[in-house]
Amino acid sequence: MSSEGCSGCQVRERALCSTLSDGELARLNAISRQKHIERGATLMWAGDEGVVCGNVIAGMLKMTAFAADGREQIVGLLYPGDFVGRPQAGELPFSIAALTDSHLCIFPRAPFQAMLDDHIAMERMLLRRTMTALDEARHRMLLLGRGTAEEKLAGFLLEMIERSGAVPSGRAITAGEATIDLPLSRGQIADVLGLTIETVSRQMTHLRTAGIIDVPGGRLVEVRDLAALRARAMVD
Amino acid sequence: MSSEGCSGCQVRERALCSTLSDGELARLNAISRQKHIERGATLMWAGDEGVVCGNVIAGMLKMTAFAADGREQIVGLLYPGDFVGRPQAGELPFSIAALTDSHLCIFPRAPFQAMLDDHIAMERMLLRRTMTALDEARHRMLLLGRGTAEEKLAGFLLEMIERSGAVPSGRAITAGEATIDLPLSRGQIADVLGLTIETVSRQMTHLRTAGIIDVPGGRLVEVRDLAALRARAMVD
DNA sequence: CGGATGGTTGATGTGACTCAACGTCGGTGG
DNA sequence: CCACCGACGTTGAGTCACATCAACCATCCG
Repeated sequence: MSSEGCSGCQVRERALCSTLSDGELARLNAISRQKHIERGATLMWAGDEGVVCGNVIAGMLKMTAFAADGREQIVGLLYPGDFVGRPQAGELPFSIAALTDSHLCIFPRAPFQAMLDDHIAMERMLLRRTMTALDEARHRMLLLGRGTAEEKLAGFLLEMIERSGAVPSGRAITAGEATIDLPLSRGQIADVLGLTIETVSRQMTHLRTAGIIDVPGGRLVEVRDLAALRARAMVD
Repeated sequence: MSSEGCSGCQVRERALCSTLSDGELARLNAISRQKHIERGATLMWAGDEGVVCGNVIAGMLKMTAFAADGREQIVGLLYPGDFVGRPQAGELPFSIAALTDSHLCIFPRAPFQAMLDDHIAMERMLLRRTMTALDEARHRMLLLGRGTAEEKLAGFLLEMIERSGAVPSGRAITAGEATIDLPLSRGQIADVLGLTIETVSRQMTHLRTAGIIDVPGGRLVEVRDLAALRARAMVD
């Protein structure tokens, strides 16, 4: 696996490692390990000591917070190129599980931490990304705290569209060009949005009967009127 | 103001600057400016170019996200020692306003950014703090998305108690030792918790009639049963 | 075929919102 | 000094959006 080296890595240009030269990359490669994780499997449990961190190479994962009684809230989604875990010591605040079969490049925390210390550019990139993630989390707080069910779902679908790359951000489309295959079940969407399965389902049919989307199969969603979808999302 | 130097600064030990030696501090001091901001006044508006950043020395501030129709959500609270702003370029995602008369030590972004580059320890502290803030934001997503009104208010009061230092975190108290003076109006509490003014008020009297808190005056809250308050908050 | 999983839909319940009235406090001006 | 005002908080009645409970359907797979 890791004997293949990093040069052919799918996220070579996007992940934190993009700040490293080929030579430096060799050092990181020496401590890295490829990890495959099946859809539905959990990579880390909240409360565990987080002994590894790494990069998402392929697939999609969720970060989940739990209440004592089992209620759960998905607090973040991870895409290829994203960094996972905390370089510093301490127990993990959230569980991380795979939504689709995923592929990661992981490092033991201590040597990676040392690596970060020696490579300021990489640390700086991590800082910048963490700040971006913080802004996104706060933006989602507005949606969770003040949004209606329709706004939540519309906003979620828009995020999925942009992340899937089906529609260049900001572009307008006319007919149903954009089709996305959601990697989340209705229940998981509900956990992202702070809703119930039934409400997500109802809002989905609501958007469908309004002609804004089409739902050819369970997790397939075809956007027929992007502008209308944007109008129903929360803007700020 | 800044001629007094940093040695007597109230947050000398807590703010980012604690990573700097007295000598290095002089350089920072040279570009810093003290700023007083009155309760209710806005320091930065969402959408503005964020040309400064700084440290909170005294007082308390809020970060607010707005929807197009005026709905608002407070996405973060700032306490003495906290860092404000983005060192990098870009427009501000959220507005920042003072909840109490506040005192800040601000720097133009560019020279501060340069300072950060030269002082890895400071940048590292900023990274660590940003990660902590991200964890807190995500934790609050659980509360916003899945919490009941009572859980939200109980959690908020507990945060206020801990931040006010009235009760050492984790300690148990018996009688009404802890009294806090909330710097937020009911409406602002509602904006933190994603509720309405009326619901906050009702939950407040609900906790009062249950004997858990006492509300001697508008913003004064006396905790009479901390354990019961914790039991009504969301735990994970 | 039968069971499991995931999704939709309907009937009903309820927690929080909305609308509205009223109380309290602190300031301001006659 | 009191009348008035505005900001803030409380409380009540009614409503509504979303949750809950429950039935049903489609797909997949052993």
